[in-house]
Amino acid sequence: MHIENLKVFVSLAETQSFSRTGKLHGITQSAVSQQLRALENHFGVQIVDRNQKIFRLTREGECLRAAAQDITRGYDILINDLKEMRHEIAGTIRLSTIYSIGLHELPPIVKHFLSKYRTVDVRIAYRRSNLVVEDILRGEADLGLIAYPTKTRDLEVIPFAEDCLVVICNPAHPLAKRKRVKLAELASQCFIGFDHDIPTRKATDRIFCEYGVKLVPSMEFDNVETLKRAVEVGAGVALVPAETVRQEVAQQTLVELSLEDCHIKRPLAYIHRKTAVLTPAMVRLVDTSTELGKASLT
Amino acid sequence: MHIENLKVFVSLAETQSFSRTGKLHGITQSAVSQQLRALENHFGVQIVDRNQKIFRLTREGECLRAAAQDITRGYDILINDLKEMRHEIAGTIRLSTIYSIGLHELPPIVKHFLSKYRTVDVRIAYRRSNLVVEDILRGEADLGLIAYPTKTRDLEVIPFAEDCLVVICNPAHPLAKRKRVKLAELASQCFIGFDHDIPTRKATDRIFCEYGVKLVPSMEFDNVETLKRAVEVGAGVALVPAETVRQEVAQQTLVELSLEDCHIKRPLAYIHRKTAVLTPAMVRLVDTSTELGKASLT
DNA sequence: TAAAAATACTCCATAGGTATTTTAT
DNA sequence: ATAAAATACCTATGGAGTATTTTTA
Repeated sequence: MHIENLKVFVSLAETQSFSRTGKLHGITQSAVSQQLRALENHFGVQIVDRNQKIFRLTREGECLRAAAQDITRGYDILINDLKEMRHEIAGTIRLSTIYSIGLHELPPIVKHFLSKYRTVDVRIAYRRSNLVVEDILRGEADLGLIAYPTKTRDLEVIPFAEDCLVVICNPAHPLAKRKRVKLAELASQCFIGFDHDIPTRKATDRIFCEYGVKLVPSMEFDNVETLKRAVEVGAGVALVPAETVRQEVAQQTLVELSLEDCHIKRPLAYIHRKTAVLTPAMVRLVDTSTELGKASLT
Repeated sequence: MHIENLKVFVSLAETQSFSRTGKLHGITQSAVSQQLRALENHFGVQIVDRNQKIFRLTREGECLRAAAQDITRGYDILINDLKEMRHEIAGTIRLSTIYSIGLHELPPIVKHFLSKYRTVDVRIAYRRSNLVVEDILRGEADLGLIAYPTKTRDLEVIPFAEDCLVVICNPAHPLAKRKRVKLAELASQCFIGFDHDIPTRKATDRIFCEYGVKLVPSMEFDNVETLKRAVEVGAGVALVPAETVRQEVAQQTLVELSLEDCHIKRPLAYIHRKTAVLTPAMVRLVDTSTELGKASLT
């Protein structure tokens, strides 16, 4: 019995799709089908219930899945332990991140990380928050980076930094002369925000509600880059993570104001599948991020 | 990675011998050597320390061994669980037993067991107690049957019955008229016993010592069958498990007397390696034995 | 009817055997 | 000198791909 076969079977049980499983393991759908058949007559039991229209494991299949999960997990841990023993921090890390972290917090982290561990290949995909989570759950990325993480049954969350939300406006804007502004004052401004399904939007909405401020964006964007452009051309004011406008503020294309009456924190975190075993390289990347994150907080 | 490879490696680490390992797994020494080499360059680490004259695992090898043991154990359990689910009580049981149990207690148990589970192949080896233990430790037998079992680090003990030691003599012997006899009375008789290294001998010596009876056998045998023959030809009296002389007593070729002042019990037990996973068939055999053992005690 | 899974068939990689050499006791 | 392990070499098996058919939604 090949341990790889068990891994493939675990994926199959998870994805419930032969072709998806094949892709995940770099083999064809045919191979997956043949492997399942091989498993079935190796153990002499029906594993997948083919009477039902839907994909469904038999009782034996479920038993096999549980054992296979333990075995493959043990094997992954073994491989990583041996890598660790060889002091080998190497391999590929598939990282999926939301735009804002990926474009602002992440670059210095990755730069520092790669200067230390030159043998690691970091591949970064930039996507919306929900897609990051999906990448992780589907096993298409090893680590995800999102804001306002929520723990779920099979998602592990590792917070690593926080940034502040600040108000930004065009240098020509009436508020631009000020340094601080009260939350309520924003109500009288033309406000630009994130789309409803962006976690930062949900978080700010909650804050507005708490402070009794009625604030509905007149424009909505799904990422901070386009949102900033809108503010730059004078379309209104916005509430964004300070880190994301550092450059523009320095170049004076945007003006940053802090909130007088409340400090809105935006927690950032790595996420990964609970069942996943992090390679030594991944552990180091997370460690590096946490260290840099703490340093920036001081 | 083949799970079989890991099993072979675990054996190799245990036996520290390529050829022995090969035999245990039905492959050649060459194959074992090739497998080890394959493991080494698959994981990219040295596993066996070849600098030393003696066989010795490296640190990485030890790590691998531990993980491999977990994995193969999980796999064995899985296989048995699936067998259990198929209600399949089958396979081969390699049983190693001491002469007395094998020739007396065991036959009715095996008969009953086989009538219930016709698909099981029970292979019985009859040997001296220490060799039974060796068979088990070496993995050359699945279950062992011995008297006066002692727990050790890697030996699991499952008591399943007890029998009484009784005095036997030739029908023409002076004691033959009696029904009971005191332990001390034996001192004046010509006593026939087991070899020093037979557990039953050790146990009886201890009892004699406790009762302050000085009793040194004038003849010694390493198994009960030959010992009985000696008693039959009138060479003296002996202390043997009741079960082993049932037939001779019924045929009146031997006379059985019980001890008046003490009841010497002889505990019988199955033994198996702690690390071994018992197949459903083995579990049933042990269960059958325990049930019959209890029934005979009443 | 379109997508997913199963099957047929072929090829190639590799695991293991035999025979032999090397090593260690 | 002998036994154990490593190596060389060869063969057979089985795993995976391509192409195709069958199934299901």
